[in-house]
Amino acid sequence: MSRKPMVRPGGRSARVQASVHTAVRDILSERGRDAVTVPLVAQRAGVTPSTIYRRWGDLQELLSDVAVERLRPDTAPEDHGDLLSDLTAWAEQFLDEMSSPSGRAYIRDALLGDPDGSNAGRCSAYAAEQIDVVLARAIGREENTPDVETAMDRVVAPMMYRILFRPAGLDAAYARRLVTELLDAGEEHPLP
Amino acid sequence: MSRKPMVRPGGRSARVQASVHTAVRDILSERGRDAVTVPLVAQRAGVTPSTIYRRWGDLQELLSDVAVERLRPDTAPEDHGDLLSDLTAWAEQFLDEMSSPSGRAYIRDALLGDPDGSNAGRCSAYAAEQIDVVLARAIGREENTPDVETAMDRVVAPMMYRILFRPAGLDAAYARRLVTELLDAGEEHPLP
DNA sequence: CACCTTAAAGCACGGTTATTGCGTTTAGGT
DNA sequence: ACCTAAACGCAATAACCGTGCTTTAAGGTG
Repeated sequence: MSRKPMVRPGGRSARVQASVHTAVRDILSERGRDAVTVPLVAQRAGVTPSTIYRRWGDLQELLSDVAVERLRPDTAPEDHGDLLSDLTAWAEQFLDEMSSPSGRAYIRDALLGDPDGSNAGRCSAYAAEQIDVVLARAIGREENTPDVETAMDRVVAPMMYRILFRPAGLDAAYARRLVTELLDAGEEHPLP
Repeated sequence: MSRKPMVRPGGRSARVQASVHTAVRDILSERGRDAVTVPLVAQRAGVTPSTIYRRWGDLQELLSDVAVERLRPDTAPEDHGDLLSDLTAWAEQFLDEMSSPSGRAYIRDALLGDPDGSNAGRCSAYAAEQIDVVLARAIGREENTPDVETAMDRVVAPMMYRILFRPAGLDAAYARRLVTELLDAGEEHPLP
C-alpha cells in the first residue's frame, strides 16, 4: 500500500512559502500593517492571490504564521554564571523586544488569526522553553530553583499583560524587579 | 463668547450609536465574528454604511468599542466578609467570564482596533478598579492587604496570560491558587 | 419662539479586495 | 521513465471599503 503525501515541503512549495513570508515582512516594515493585503503580498512575492488563499485560507492566518516565525527566539539564553543574572538578562531582553511597537504588533497578529489558539500557544512555548534552559542550568549548579510554571506566572505573564494592556511606563527595572521577587520568594522556603 | 459643542450626545446620535452597538452584538452572537461587516451592521441597525465610517472610521475600532463596553463590569464585587473570600470570588468570576470563547473573542477585539492602546488600557482599568474596591474594604477591616499593582501582577496578569496564550486547563482552582499565594506571600511580612 | 449654524446622517458611486472554477505544472513515488 | 495528485497560475465575479455631495436636525442666539 502507498503512503499518502500530506504536504509537499520541497522545491516550488518551499520557494513560494519563503517568498510570501518575506513579502509580508517587507510590506509590514515599509508601509505598515494596514497596507498588507493579499493582492499586494501576492504581487510582491511573484505569486497569484489564489495561491495564498489555498495555502493559508485567510490573510489573518498568514499574518499569524509570519508573526509566530518572527517571534521564535533564534538563540539560546546566554550563560552569566548564576540564575539571577541569567533570568534577569533574559527578562530584560524579552521585555525590550516585545514591548517595541513592532513587537506588540507581531504579538497581536499572532493572537489574531488563531481560532484554536495553537499559534499563541507556540509563542508561549517558546518563552517556556527558553526559561526551562535557564532553570535547568541553575539546577545543574545546585541553585535553589523555582519551576517553570511559577516563573511563567511571576515574570512572563506580568510583562506580557502590561505590554498588551498598559504599555506606558515599562522599563528594564520592572523586569529586574519581577525576577528578584520571584527568586526572593523561593529563598524563603529553602530546600532541605 | 459661545462654547464649542464638541459632540452631540442627544437625540438621533445616541439612537444611532445604540442601534449600531446592538446590531454588532446580535450579529456576533448569531453568525460569529467573520460575518460582522460594515454593510451588514449598517443594514441591521437601519443606518447607512457611511455613518459607521464617519463615526468610527474603521470596523476594528467599532468592534473594539463594543468589546470594551461589553467587558465593563456592571456591578461592584460582592462583600463576603474577608479579603480572601472577596478576592477569590472575584477572581473565579473574572476567569470564568473571560476564558469563555466569547470572552476571549471580546478581549481580542478590544486589543485589536487599538493603535494607541487606550481601549486595552480601559479594560485593565476596569479590573484594577474592581480590585481596588475589594482591597479598600480589606483595609477598612484592618486586614493585611497587598497593593493593587501587586494584585494585578500576581492574579490578573497570570489569568489573562493563560486565557490568551494557553487556554487549555484553566479552572477555578487556578484562580484560587493565585489568590492564596498572593495573600500567603503578604502574610510573611506582616505589618507592624 | 423663530432663526441660524454646523455637526451628523443619508445617498450614490468608484476603486479595490476577497474569493472561487478550471486548466497547467511539478513534486514524490512506483 | 511513467503516474498520480498536490500545488500553482489565470481569469472572472461578487462583495466590501471608503468618499464627495446633499439633506436633516440638534443646540444655541436674538
